[in-house]
Amino acid sequence: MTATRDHIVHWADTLIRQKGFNAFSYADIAAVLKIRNAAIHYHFPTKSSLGQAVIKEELQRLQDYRTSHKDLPGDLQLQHLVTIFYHNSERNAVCLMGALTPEFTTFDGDMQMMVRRLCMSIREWVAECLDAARGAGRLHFNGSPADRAALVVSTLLASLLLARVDGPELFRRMIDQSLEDLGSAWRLDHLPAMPSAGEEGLYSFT
Amino acid sequence: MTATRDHIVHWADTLIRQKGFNAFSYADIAAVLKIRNAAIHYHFPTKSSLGQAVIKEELQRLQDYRTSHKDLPGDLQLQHLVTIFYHNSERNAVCLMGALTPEFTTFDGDMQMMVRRLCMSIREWVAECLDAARGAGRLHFNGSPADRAALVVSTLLASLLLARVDGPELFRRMIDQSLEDLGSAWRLDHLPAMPSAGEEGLYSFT
DNA sequence: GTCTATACCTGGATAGAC
DNA sequence: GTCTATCCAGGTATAGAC
Repeated sequence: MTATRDHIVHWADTLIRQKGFNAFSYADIAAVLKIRNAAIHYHFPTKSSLGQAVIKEELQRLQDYRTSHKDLPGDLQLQHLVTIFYHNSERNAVCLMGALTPEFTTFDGDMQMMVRRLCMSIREWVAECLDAARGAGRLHFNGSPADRAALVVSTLLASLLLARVDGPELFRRMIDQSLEDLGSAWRLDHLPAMPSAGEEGLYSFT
Repeated sequence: MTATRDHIVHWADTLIRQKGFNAFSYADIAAVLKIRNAAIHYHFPTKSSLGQAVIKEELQRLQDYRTSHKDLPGDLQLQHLVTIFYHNSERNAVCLMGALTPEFTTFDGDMQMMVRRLCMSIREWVAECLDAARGAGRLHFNGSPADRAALVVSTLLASLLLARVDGPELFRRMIDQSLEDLGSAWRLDHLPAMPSAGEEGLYSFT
């Protein structure tokens, strides 16, 4: 069944965010899913192929969201992104960019390419949102949308890393300050507490 | 001789920034220094103890700089920090915070403590610099120095990670935009090209 | 598709000679 | 302090039965 494949990718994603790509093993996934590591190799011959599948799914989720919300104001799309990161911070998980870029030099060419695509796609999306939001007078910032997008992504990425060491409260403070900087009235504080665990698809791009 | 010990720490630092903590091995260091891994174990019984030594040196360099430049205006101290990061970006190296926080959950208690101290110390220093610089009218920003410091550190940290994937030019653009946001007249563009390789102590915290 | 079994390698770490 | 030699655990990956 293809369900197994999906479960493998899901847990690989989770473990990458928890421990990093090099630190997680087939045995970790096998233990959770109660299968043997040979079963994982059936679906993903190499660890690199598994890593690529994880990123591919993330890209797909991002793409799906963009196409289904293309008419939503840019700042509201960004709220969705921020919310996803917020939920990651509550689970002490980091984003795929934050997990994978430090180990970038240890990856093979195919994997590096996917990491690159992931970073580019997220920055591109954020840039478009920022551009539209500024054009509509809903957000305010200096400089090009592309550079500002890189800074916004930076803040999200690094907030998760620093919050992992300092606690989730730091994440809220940093993000709310960033939102103020952008002239947004919306704040993380308005968000409800974390939804009950087990929700799938919520903790997406990353 | 204690020189060997220093060399080991130096290369461990370099390798951590290149590949991450879990990905580098005693064999990597042994190969570079042309010694056996048993010699490394003599100086550092466990890998964790080596990692802690790397962080300890970084903290020491930071401390040394702060005490010897305590009368320098905050924004000029921050320029030094930015310059260090800039040189890291030129070598495709990331900072210790960026390298270690993603793998944080895989470390033992002692190592986690050191990572925490490192992140705290840097943020604290930056906060003091920002506070002083704003008080002197040399920099401008909203919010508390502590929150702003976290954002500044975030930008530096994540710029290195994203630049690794996108090229060093991205680092310059992001940092210069950040400097503009802070009301600084100084820009990275003013910096000379990277100094000849082999300089020690330059690529310090972090 | 999943299993058992296993090959093969690399990693961290230790013992004991020099 | 550094070496040789070695242990042992764990990791990725494969072969072949079911």
